[in-house]
Amino acid sequence: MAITIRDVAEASGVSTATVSRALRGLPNVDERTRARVQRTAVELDYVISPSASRLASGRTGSIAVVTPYIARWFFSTVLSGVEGVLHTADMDLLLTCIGDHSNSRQRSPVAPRLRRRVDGMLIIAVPPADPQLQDLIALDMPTSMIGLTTAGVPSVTIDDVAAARLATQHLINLGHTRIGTISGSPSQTPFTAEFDRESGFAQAMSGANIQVDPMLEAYGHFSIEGGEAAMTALLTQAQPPTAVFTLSDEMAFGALRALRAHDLRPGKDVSVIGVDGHDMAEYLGLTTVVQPVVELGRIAAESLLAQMGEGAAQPESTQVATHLVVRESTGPVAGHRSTPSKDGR
Amino acid sequence: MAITIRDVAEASGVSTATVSRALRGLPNVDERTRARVQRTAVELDYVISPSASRLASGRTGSIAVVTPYIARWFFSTVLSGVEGVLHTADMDLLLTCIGDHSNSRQRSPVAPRLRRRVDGMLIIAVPPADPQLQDLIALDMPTSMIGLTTAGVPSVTIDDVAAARLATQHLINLGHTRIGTISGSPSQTPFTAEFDRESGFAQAMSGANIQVDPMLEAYGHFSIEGGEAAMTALLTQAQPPTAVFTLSDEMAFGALRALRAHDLRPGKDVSVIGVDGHDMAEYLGLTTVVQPVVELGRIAAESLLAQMGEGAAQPESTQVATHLVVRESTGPVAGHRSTPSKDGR
DNA sequence: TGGCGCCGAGGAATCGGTTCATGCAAGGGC
DNA sequence: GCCCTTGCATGAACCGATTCCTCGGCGCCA
Repeated sequence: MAITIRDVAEASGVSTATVSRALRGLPNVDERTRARVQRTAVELDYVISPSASRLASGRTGSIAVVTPYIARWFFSTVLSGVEGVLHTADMDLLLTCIGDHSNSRQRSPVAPRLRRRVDGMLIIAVPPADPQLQDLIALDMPTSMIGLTTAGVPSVTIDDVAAARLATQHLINLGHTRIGTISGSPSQTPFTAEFDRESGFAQAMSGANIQVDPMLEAYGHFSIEGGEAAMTALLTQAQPPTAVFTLSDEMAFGALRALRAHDLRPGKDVSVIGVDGHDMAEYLGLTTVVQPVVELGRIAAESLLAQMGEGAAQPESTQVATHLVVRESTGPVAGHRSTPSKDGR
Repeated sequence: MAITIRDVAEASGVSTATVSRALRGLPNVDERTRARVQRTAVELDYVISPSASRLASGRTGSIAVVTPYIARWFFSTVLSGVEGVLHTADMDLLLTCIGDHSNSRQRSPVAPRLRRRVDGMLIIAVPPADPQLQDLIALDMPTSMIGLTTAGVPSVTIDDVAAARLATQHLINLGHTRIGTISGSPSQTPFTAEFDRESGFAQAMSGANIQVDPMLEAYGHFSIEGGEAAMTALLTQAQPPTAVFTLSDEMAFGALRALRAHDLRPGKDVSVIGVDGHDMAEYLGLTTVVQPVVELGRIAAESLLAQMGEGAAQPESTQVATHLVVRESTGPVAGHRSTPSKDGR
């Protein structure tokens, strides 16, 4: 039915071996022969059969992307960066959602599905404690991780500690001392970023000799509604914070909403700062520490391809720089004369 | 190196043919034999080679998802619905971004990449005029489209005309007569939805005997910034609108921002209504006509699988219901006594 | 001039399943 | 008691590439 390599071989009067080499640009083919083969291939509208090629060569030409969420901003944005690189490299991108805790029971585990099916994996910000993660790593194939670090596996991340420090320091520079936090969750399996951002906050606070008030810790589960609830909780404290460091922009959005509901002005009555650089942050006037998310995906994909290439380049982990973007949601504490600080842009 | 079907066959004392049938649940295998084979397969940790299986059977067990954007809300949300179904059906999901106009030149065309590589396609809201669309359809494989209709190809959409009518009627019921629109773009290749939503608007207006003022048409290119600019343009009219129908929620977000910048209160001074049911709409208090986006993806994926199944069920197009969600961004026109209307929920 | 190496090309084994035609044995109808 | 069906299982021919090994011929160097 479909045109095979044999048809091309016959039509151009060479062997299938030569056709194979000619079309893939391998050496040991006379350039005139190559041209002739290429021409007949086009004439016959020949398309190589990936299945056959994969079986024979042992390479699948595809990469799995494993992610806990697809529709969330961070994940889909990373994914678009990844896709760009893989598309250019002519690699197939197999998308698999590992499922979060709410539905992972019903979902079949992903690791077995990936065996013998892909040449490499990109893992996006799976919580380190996720039991499936070990199974994935046990597959022992070229892997690169994004927003997640594991010993022995190359990864691309931001310096979450530094990012949190940067955010916190910004609040401190504005004169705030009663600084609250909205973190993910005390119980659920956290992302790597969660640990690190918390410790960055602690570092900045102790660096400025400010006592952390445990009453000002709230949990927003990395969702908008969670952030809103957390901020509401903080506001009903006896001594509410004058500023809040939110571990993600999405939670910060919720926090801003809670402020509005309490008729408080962001950046005037209460400052809110996030981390991520979510698309909507600009729109909502949220001060945040921006991480280059598309870039994260791009770099990880490129590193993975390099890792799979000939030289078998030593897998390396990369940390990408973040930067503070100041908008209206943060401002000096009441009565504070803003000192010229170097954190603005 | 890896365990093959032959190893399993020997270990369980049957032929490879039997192993193949036993493991795939085909008939003509004694249940005791099947059990034994399954057991040895597990013991040997046997994993079928997809490449070999595909080559021999001619089926790839994978579906391509073709989309113009990955990181945009609508597209990633549809994608998550699709992924759920394909995961359950044990199908590989090949993600390919067709690229929008800004980068499609540099991108290699997707149609050739898909030949002989997938069993079916899901196409998400590619503009009907996109030249690549014809090439995809020409591949002539089982296909299902989302948010896009083409003669002869089954699709899953909302009734965009009705949705727009619903939105517009809501504004009319509130007493508005000077109603503006923020549409996509007059020149660029539009999405199917764009046509239909425009005509739904026109229908509702003429149904209420309201003249459409061409001065109140603005274009927001389906982006937040575009929506903001468009609303700003509308507000600087000699006679600005009292309500604006925005063809997408994202443009509506921009519109709301423009209102804030002009110190106008959404729902009081100017009403804004969108279409989509974007995650952030609730958060921003945007009245909108909600479409079940995850569901769209799910249904399309299921329809595609059905189409590929044995019975070769006649491909059918589906229209999914939408519903109006009223929030703060719309309100009665100044001086209008709200009549009890049936559009609220 | 003989030998060596390189280039271009072909033959054929191989990758690891699927599936069709075939075969054998047991059970059922007459 | 015989024939035919039915159920279970096998052998072997594919599927369509890749790649290793072999080989002829030519140029170059000694």
